[in-house]
Amino acid sequence: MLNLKFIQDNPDLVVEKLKRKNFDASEIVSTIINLNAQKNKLQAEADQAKAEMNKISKEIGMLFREGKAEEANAAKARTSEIKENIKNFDTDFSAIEEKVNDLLVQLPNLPHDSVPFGKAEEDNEILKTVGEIPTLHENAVPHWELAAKYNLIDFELGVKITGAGFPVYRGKGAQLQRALINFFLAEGTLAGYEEIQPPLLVNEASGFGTGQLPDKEGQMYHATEDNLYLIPTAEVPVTNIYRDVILDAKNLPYKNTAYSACFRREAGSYGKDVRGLNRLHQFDKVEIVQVAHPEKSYAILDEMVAHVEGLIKKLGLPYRLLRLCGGDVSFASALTFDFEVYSTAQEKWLEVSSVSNFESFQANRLKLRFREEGVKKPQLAHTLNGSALALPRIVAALLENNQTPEGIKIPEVLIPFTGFDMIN
RNA sequence: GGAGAGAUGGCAGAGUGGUCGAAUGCGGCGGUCUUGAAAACCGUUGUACCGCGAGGUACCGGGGGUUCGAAUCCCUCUCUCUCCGCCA
Repeated sequence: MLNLKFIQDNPDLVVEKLKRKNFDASEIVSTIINLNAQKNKLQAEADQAKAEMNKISKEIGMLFREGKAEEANAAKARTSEIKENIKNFDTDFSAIEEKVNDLLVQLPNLPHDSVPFGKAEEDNEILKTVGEIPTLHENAVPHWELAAKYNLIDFELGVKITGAGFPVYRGKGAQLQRALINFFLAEGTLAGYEEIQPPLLVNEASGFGTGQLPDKEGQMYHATEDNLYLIPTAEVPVTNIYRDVILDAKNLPYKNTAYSACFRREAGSYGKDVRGLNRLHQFDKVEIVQVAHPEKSYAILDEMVAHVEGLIKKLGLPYRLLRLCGGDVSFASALTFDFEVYSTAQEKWLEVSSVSNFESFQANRLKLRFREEGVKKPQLAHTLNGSALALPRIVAALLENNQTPEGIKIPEVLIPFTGFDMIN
C-alpha cells in the first residue's frame, strides 16, 4: 500500500511512475486527493465539535459536583444538537475513509527507476547468462520420465491421494528433497539468516499484511471453517513476524530464512508447460526475508541476489539472471530479479527464484516501522524477500542436466546432505 | 467437543460512570554521584490523524448501544488462558 501522504504530496510522480507498470493511476490518484481533502475538512469540523462537547461534559460534571443541578440540566439541553452534528460528521468521515482505503489498496507499488518498460515476460532484461549447457547423451529424457524410471516421484499416486499437482516423493527422490532443504537452510544460516519454522496456515490479518488479501484470495487454499489460509510462501508468516512492531534502527537489518511447504491453487493453469514438476499445487521452498533500513535496502537486495546466485552456482546449474520489466513485476514489488535455470531435456528456462525489494509497500500495510536513535517519529521500514530456493524446478533441472547412461549424478555440495552421490 | 476465566501502555499490573491517555512496579532514555561500573536518587518515556502554529481529536481486543459524560454499564463478535475429554 502506498503512503497516503506521499500520494498527496506527489500525485504526478505517482501517476508517472506507475505508467512503467502499465497502470493508469490518474483517475484513482485524483479521486484519492479529492476525497482526502474532504476527509481532512470533515475531521477538522468533527474535532472542533467534539472538543466543544468534551468541554461541556466536563462543565456539567463540575456543576453536579457543586450541587448546581439546575445549571447542569440547562447545559445538557445544549448538547443534543452538537451530538447530532458529531454523529453526522463521523458517518460521513467513515464513508470517505473507507473509499480512500479501497482506492489505496488498488494502487500497485511504484517501480524502481531501473525497471525496464515492457508488457510481459519477453520484455524482461537478461542481465547475464552463466554456465555451460550440458550436452546430454542420446537417450536423455525429461525429468518426469527420470522420476518414473528411478522411482523418485510418483505423480499418479499423488492424484489418487489428493489430486493433480500434489506429487509423492519417495526413496532417493524424497531424500533429495530433504537434502536440498537442509543445504539451502545451512547456507542461509551461514549467511547470517536466523532460521524460522513458521505456521503453514495464517489468519486474515497476515494475508492482508503481505498483500495476498483482499485481491488474491483465489490463489490461496482457504480453510473456511476456521477462516485460515494455507500459505502460498513462507514470506507470508515470516514477514508477518514484523507486523505491528516498531523496531530499533540499530538492530536493522533483520534476516530470516524459513523452509515451508507452499500451497497454490493456481486455478486455470493447465497445458504442456505444467507437466511434471514445472507447476504444482504443493511444493517446497526455502525463503529468505529481510527487514531493512530504507537507505540500505537496495544494497541488501544485491546481497540477496548474490546469495541466491551462490546457491545455484554451487549446484552447478546453468542459469540466467533477469531484471523484470514493468509488466512482469508483481503488484507489491518495486524491483524484482528472477533466476532461471536451464532445463536441458525440456530445452527451456525455468524460474527458480524471485528476489524483490518491496520498499515500504508491505511495511505500510504491516505497520512495520523502526525508530532512529534520537528521532521521536517512527518511520516505515523496507521489506525484501527471495526464494533461496524453490525446489521443484531445481530438482527438474538437476535430474535432467545431470543424467548419464549410468544414472543421475548428485552435485558435490549435496553429497554430505544426501549421503549418496548417484541415483541409479 | 464440555465447563470456566480473561483481553488495559514495551512488560507486569491497578483502575467499576466525570478531575483517566490512564496509578504503581519493571524495563528504556537522560542526569546526579563514581576513576569506571553497579547501587541509590532525580527527571523523562505510547501511537495515529487534523492544524503553519498554539493546540485539538481518537485509541484501554473489534463493532454497536445507554449517558451531558464510558477503560468502567449493556449487547455482540473475535481472540487468549485454565480444567476436563480426544489426540501427535
